[in-house]
Amino acid sequence: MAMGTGQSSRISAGRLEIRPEEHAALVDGRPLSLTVRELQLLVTLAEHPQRIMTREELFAEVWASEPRREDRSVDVYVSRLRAKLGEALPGAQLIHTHNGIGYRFSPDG
Amino acid sequence: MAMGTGQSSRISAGRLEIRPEEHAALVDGRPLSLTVRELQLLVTLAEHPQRIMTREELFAEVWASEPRREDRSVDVYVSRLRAKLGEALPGAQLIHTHNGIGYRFSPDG
DNA sequence: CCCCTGCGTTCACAGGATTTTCACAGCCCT
DNA sequence: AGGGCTGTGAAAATCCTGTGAACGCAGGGG
Repeated sequence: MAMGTGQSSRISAGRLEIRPEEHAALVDGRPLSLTVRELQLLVTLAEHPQRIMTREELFAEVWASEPRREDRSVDVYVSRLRAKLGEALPGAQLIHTHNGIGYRFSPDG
Repeated sequence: MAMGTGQSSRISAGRLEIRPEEHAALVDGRPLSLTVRELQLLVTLAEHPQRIMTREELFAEVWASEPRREDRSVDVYVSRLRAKLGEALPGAQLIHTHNGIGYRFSPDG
């Protein structure tokens, strides 16, 4: 995989499909209306399924800089993302919290 | 990869794999949801397979200090760890008690 | 044989730490 | 000016940690 920024062309996770190059995330073929940040965060998480990613890693990928010591941005965007994903996929638990560390994307439960 | 003090990069024990650097312990590739303490304890035990480790040794590694005379923390966390491991690997007996001494991690039975 | 003791295991809980969510002000773009 | 996006602070909710206490088990002594 010789991608510059690490963008896979497509990522599937059950009924969810992500197309980074098209700036789109679809559920059953219907696009979610995610903001740029939300999508970037989802892409970053989904590019590393089952991997626990720290806030620093996520911030580095999505914001392309280092977070302040007490930055809650990642948490806030995870929350917004969950809200929109939960609306389109009720009951699904795609993003898991790992206390004291960060977050993890898991295609299944 | 600048490696820390005594952290092996990966430890395998049958279906269990531990990746200290990623703050993760996996069973069949799926991460267990361990707390920081639980993971530290598991790492410490698993770094010395087949070796009986005293409470003092474990406490020193995980808590980075000395236990009070009647500290039950190690026992409690071993118990919690066993519960979570037993859930993911029913029937497995990874952590053995050595009466009057401490605990031992054994990859096989 | 029964009781007592020592040890390990687990439960319950309070305090602290962390995460989640809400509300809002500034920005950018149209 | 209007509408949505962003990031920040702070309250609310949740989880983690360590502790004391109860419970079970095994061995020794009466």
